[in-house]
Amino acid sequence: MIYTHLEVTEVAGDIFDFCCNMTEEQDARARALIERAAAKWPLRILHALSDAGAPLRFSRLMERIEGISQKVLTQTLRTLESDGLIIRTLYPEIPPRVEYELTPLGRDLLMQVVTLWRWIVERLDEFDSRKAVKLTATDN
Amino acid sequence: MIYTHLEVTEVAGDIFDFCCNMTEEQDARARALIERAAAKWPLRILHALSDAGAPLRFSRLMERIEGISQKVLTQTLRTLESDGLIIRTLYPEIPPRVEYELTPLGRDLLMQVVTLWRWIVERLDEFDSRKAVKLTATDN
DNA sequence: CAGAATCCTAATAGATACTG
DNA sequence: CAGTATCTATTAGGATTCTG
Repeated sequence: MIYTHLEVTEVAGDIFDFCCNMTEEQDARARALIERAAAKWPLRILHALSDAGAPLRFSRLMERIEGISQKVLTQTLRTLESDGLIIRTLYPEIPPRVEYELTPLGRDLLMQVVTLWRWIVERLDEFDSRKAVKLTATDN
Repeated sequence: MIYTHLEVTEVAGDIFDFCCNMTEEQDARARALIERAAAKWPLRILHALSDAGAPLRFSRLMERIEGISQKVLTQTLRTLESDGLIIRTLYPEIPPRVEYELTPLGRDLLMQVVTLWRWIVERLDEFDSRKAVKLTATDN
């Protein structure tokens, strides 16, 4: 739909040649996955799980992820589980214990995202300099 | 805050060694940037601009990005501009003409995201297989 | 043409109370 | 402990109208 040149040539297909090798559906599903995983809370949860280096209980996650509500944490964990990025293990004890951990896929995905993350951090001043220019120009 | 081991060692600092070399603020700003750029509409807009291979007018963007409203397109373009990812050029003609194009930084960032995108597409079946397993297990 | 302004609805987040 | 249920508040988003 947004690809008006399905019979793409070199003219505009520079960094997006890969689009030609995927269906619209694959494209949309991958984008949806990025959208969900690269959002605020999912990113922090995946990060916290990787950071811990071990399975974490629900309450430990709540402590580590400052500002998240119990409801949103639950929701986000369910989504991450459904996307195959984390595993939820229930130990039917009393009181119950639930542990969350990254799946290999989740860990791999996070590594990819971290690469991007690092790339951005290394260029934060470039993003900033533009804002500074904009501000001074606006203030005139 | 979520890094309980600022004096990290090898134990948990595997893929996140880079965290030790950045401040909390850098970390948060980079995450916010990912969050904004990797969302639904920004991703599609950046993609459309790259795909076109040339500056696009407001109305051309509206056409190419199916489903977006004029208000949200305006908003998102403003955010992308403010983040230094696109440039807005107003030609004071009648009727007015406005063109949007990627900045070098925007193009570079998109390339990084596309790398991630492609990585996910190549593994879509892994994400899917987990869902399939989950569904069958739930149906019992 | 490229939006700004307005109004309105729908989706999300937060707070609180309750439960196996 | 790890949620669910419920209600409210905030926000994001869509539709429409208007303008330089």
